[in-house]
Amino acid sequence: MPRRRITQTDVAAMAGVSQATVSFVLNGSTPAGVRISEETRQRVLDAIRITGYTANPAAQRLAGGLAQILGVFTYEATFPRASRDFYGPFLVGIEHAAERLGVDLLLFTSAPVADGRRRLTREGWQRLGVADGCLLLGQHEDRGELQHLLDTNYPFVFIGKRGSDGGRLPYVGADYVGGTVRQIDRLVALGHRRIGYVGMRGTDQPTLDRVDGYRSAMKGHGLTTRFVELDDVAATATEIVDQRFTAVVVAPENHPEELADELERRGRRVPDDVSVLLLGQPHHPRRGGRNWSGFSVPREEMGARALYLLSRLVSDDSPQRARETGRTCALTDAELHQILVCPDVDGGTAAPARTDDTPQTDDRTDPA
Amino acid sequence: MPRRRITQTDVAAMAGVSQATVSFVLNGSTPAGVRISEETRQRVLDAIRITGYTANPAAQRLAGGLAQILGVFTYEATFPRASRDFYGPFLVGIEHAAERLGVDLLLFTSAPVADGRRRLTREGWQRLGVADGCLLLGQHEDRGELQHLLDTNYPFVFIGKRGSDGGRLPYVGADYVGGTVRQIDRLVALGHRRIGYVGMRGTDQPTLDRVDGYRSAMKGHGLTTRFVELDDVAATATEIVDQRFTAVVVAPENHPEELADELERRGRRVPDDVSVLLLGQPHHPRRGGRNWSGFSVPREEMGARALYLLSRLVSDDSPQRARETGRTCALTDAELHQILVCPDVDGGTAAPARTDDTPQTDDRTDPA
DNA sequence: TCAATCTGATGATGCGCATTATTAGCAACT
DNA sequence: AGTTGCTAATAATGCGCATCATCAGATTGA
Repeated sequence: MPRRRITQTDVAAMAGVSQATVSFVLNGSTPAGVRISEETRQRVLDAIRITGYTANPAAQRLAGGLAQILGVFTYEATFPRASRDFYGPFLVGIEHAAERLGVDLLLFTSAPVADGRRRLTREGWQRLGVADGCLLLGQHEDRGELQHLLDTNYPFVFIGKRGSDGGRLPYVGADYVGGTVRQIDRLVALGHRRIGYVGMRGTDQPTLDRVDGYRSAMKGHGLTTRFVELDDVAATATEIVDQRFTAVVVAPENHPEELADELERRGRRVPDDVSVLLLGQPHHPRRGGRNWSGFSVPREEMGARALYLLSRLVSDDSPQRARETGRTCALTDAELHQILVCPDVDGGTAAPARTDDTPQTDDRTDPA
Repeated sequence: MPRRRITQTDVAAMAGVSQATVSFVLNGSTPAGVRISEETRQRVLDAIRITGYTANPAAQRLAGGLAQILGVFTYEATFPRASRDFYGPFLVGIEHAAERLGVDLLLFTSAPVADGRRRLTREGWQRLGVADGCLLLGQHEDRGELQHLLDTNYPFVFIGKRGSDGGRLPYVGADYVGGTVRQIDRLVALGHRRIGYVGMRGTDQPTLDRVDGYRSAMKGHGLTTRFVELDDVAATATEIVDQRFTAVVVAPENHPEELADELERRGRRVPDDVSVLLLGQPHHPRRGGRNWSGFSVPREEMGARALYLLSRLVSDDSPQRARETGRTCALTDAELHQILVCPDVDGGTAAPARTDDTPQTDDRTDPA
């Protein structure tokens, strides 16, 4: 094995050609009237095989090419552990996809963290350049940053639905609306009528979508929507008891585990007296915790799909592709904006409504 | 915000100096008789602040500088999930350290995976170059690869103790020996005498160290070492019962959960009849699994410490440092080879030995 | 006054690659 | 013979940065 890196020049020397020729062979050539004979091509390929040459990503990138490196930027600080549990599965999916694509992953851990959120500042932005494109993960706020992303034409994909910017932002999201709708349907099918929603605070897309789904599903069944929104888990439990809910749907960030404990402490067994469906995975899985019913967010798949999409964006944006196809972006809207199904989870926290307290006069809204 | 990347040349123009001057200011200057006046320095720094300039890592790297990127190479394929659960915590620690150091992390997911192991081939090796240094994680075999690492003088740190190569390999490991010794001590203090060891197969360092610890601790207490090494968990359980062990220590890869189940199926309660201590964390944590006693491997801390060490190695190897200090490596042996304590875990699988079957004539070895 | 020394910089070069512009060689036609 | 047209390549350039060698001007010494 050689001490020094093997460069295209080394390969060229061995094959008896120029460095440029090696580069052309590697990139499938034909940029501008350049032709390489099949014989020369083979000689170069042989030399590459013998020397074990691999391109220096830094040089490739500097020269305006692709380095086969994709970036991952997480808006949320990955610490403390809470976010870690939540973001971990995305990373798993991303890694898996990266393996299959044969690319390396660059984690932008250097970006400054302020108030527990990582900022994509001008400075941080400059560092993205090493990667061919970048995945954006987590909630974020700054509109200016977004605009900059779009302006610079740097390839990127969001993980999580982005409603804003009229479809200009590529993303891979989860169908929180549909998932929530199905949970209500299931509860109704089990005979529930007084179904409450716990935790509607928050302006993030998942929360909005869950509320959306709850509202439209309840309306579809002609039922009254009832929200419980209290700071305290104990107070929430009391409210649930007082309102005589037979079932509630809960977003995972609202401490479902503690909520169920509080309910049982008040003599309401889960699910015998109250069904509790979880709209997503628990954020703080706990040892010996409940086996929740509800739906799950396909986080691994989201991560993987996002990376595949990014990879396609990158190749489409590359000069070579642009030259060959003549168009900048060959991706359809459906490819750029993917919404993945959130599969139902059958745990042990859903049960048929107890017949003795099912129908209530005030449960049906006026059909008009 | 500017469309194009801001370069040192831009900054130089704004400050009314040359690009080289900017570079010198950024790197603390004084490479070879170069002097920058304080006034000029300030002007450059102002320009940097105003423009929000950040170095292009690719260019830095290509020019032989540091890119503030550290690599992570995992020998084991991160999939399937089993290894994921095991390696996750290391990554958490590494990420944490990266945040604090202000560096980005490059995950070498592109390296080819053969037989479930990732190979650091000549080609893969070339790609390491983008990073200033690299962390090596997991079991590996190829001596040639190791030699190459040492030859090229590329900064790297192993996670996990490396006995070979006479102290030339920097690593951050865990004190499996000491941890195991303490477990035996604890069991002896609880009155146990017939203490078995489950799972001594394997030539990896942790296994060797555990066996080492078990052997020396048992000898220290004048007790007979007894190994159980069977393919089948059920057979192992039978053997434990037959041998009338009052306690066993188990390496986590030996399915302790299933083993305990099998023991109870044979009427031996854990820990009342048999204490089971785990020499590390369970590899496949299971919902509602046992709360194990034993010791834990400080994986997060190992990851973090390893990255800090790597960071120091990198700065020490940089041309600038070499120039300033005159020596290539300023790190002591203790810094290059760290062994971290594995703290005891008090779970629910250890109990005092039942007095009715404690002393056995054949349990004490001949003191001579 | 002219060389010697010191201060404070700048110009030039190369890292390894992609890409554009250019050219050498040869056959075909006028 | 001279021009055109084509193939198969090469030379040259620049990406953004670190670094080495060089240099202009000011100060000092004799």
